[in-house]
Amino acid sequence: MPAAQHPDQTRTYYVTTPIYYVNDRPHIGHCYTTLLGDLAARLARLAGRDVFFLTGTDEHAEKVVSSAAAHGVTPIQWADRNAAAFQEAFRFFDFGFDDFIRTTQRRHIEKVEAYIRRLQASGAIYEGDYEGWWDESQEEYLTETTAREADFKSPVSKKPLVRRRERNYFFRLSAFEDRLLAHMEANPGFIQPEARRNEVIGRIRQGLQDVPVSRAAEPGSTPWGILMPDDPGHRVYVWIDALFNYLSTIDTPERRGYWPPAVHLLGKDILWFHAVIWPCMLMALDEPLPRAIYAHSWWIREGQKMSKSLGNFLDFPTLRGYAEAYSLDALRWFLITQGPLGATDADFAHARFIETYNADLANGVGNAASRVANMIDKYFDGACPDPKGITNHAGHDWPAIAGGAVNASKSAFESLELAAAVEAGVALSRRVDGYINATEPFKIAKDPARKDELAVILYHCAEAIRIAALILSPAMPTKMADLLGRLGAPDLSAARLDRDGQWGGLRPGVKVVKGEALFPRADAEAPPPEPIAGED
RNA sequence: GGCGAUGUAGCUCAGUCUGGUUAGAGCGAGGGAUUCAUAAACCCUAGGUCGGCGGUUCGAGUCCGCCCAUCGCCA
Repeated sequence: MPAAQHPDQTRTYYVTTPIYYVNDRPHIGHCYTTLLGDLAARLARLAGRDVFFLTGTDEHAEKVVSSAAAHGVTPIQWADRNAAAFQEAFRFFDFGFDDFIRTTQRRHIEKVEAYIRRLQASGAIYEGDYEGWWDESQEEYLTETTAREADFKSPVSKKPLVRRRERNYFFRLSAFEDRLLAHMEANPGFIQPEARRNEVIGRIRQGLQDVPVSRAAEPGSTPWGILMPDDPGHRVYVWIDALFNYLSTIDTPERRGYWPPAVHLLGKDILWFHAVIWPCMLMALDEPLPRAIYAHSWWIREGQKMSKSLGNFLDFPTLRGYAEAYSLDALRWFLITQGPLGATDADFAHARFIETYNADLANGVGNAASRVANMIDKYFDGACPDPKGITNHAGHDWPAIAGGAVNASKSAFESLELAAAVEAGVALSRRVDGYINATEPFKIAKDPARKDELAVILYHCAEAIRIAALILSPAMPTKMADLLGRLGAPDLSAARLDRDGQWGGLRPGVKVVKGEALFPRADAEAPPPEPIAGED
């Protein structure tokens, strides 16, 4: 394999979200996964990596055709409209993705056809017969489990399912079982979190069967989807089509170096496709495997599952309401730090939002920044004091403390603990609070003879806040840019943690601005914010 | 039905693999002291049968068995 396809994996960082089903409207599920992608991308950039962050939409589902017809538009018009809604929501969240792939784009379709041909040529895709439970009313096959749970009747029409057989193309998944298991054994971080890994391994051990990768195209039906090469009677299954997006988007001369992905982020519902079928297809294509596949769990709302029947989905207008009321970065912070990164679901409860906001942001970072800036304003006329080279005071070795926070953030990021990577910043700001309480600069200020000591203390405080802001910036880019600006630090766009996170970056003499409260304290008694609908 | 997990302070969880002083953290709550700060930070307090029952052991949240509850996956 050419050297170009073995990039220095400590240099590049390719992160993906799933591509979202274009019939959906953006809700917390899509926004959360994409926020994690944005966070990982920003953390990677801060670590100095060359980052590529991909999201997009999955558009070739049969139901797109019927939904479009119901709305009196063509499928592509319908897809255009809904894809735009995702892009609008993602722009609102300030997600810095580098590309937005749509599976109806020619660049994707052509690549998928080529991948299928490669798989056919190698024998990994072959023709066979598929037999399964067919729901005539819905014109779809049901899985064995779904069919059994529905008592072998259509869940919709209640008419009995029929056993049906059709010619199909299959992917030889069974042939990769041993290799995949070996890979998972050798790479414990391949599937995360661990509970999900165990789940997948347990299921693989029950044996892998070949999977159909195509469906017969009904003659005369609307052309929608990717046709099997040299066989216009079959279309590539949408989920196979969709999985290829991760490769097709990057499969150009300029972007090839980003492969393989550092991490595929996804929800636990689509773990099997990503953890088993996708890696096996990549093995069949002789492509390097992604370094990690991370499946998060679900948000629930006020203790209840979100469902259509309850009508309690946390949709984009609701999220926008929170962003308007408490700031976008506060919403990002809540979702990142309280979200279902692990194997258990997380609760989006209003009271919990307020608690987190006040504890971490208003009473935490915001208040610490405020008290420091206020004292510098009051005792040094707003000019950053000069510690005159002193870094260790009253038992506080600040370069070590700040360096510890930076390292904690780095290692959390490397092990994909995305929330912990930014929470290290809050921990550092708490050290500043403790230091102020221990040294009581506001008392020292009353004694003019102790001005030098006061300067040392307040410099340490300001410098630690600056580094905390840097660590926090991937989660809260806007607010932390504001905070860093108040400390006379340059903008974040080119910031590097290992360089700018060094102790001593803050220049004595720069103007320190007190400003308005970064995160005004939230009233726990106030009702939840009203949803804000978009312009469309 | 099959496979797997979880159940520890009001909430979210760590600790269980390698059994051993008064079972921990953060948040919330109550009290105190203080004032540089966003009635914030700080200090003290919470007396939780470590889901239940039984077993092994000098000794179990930590090992074994059974039971109860909740949850995940089953292409």
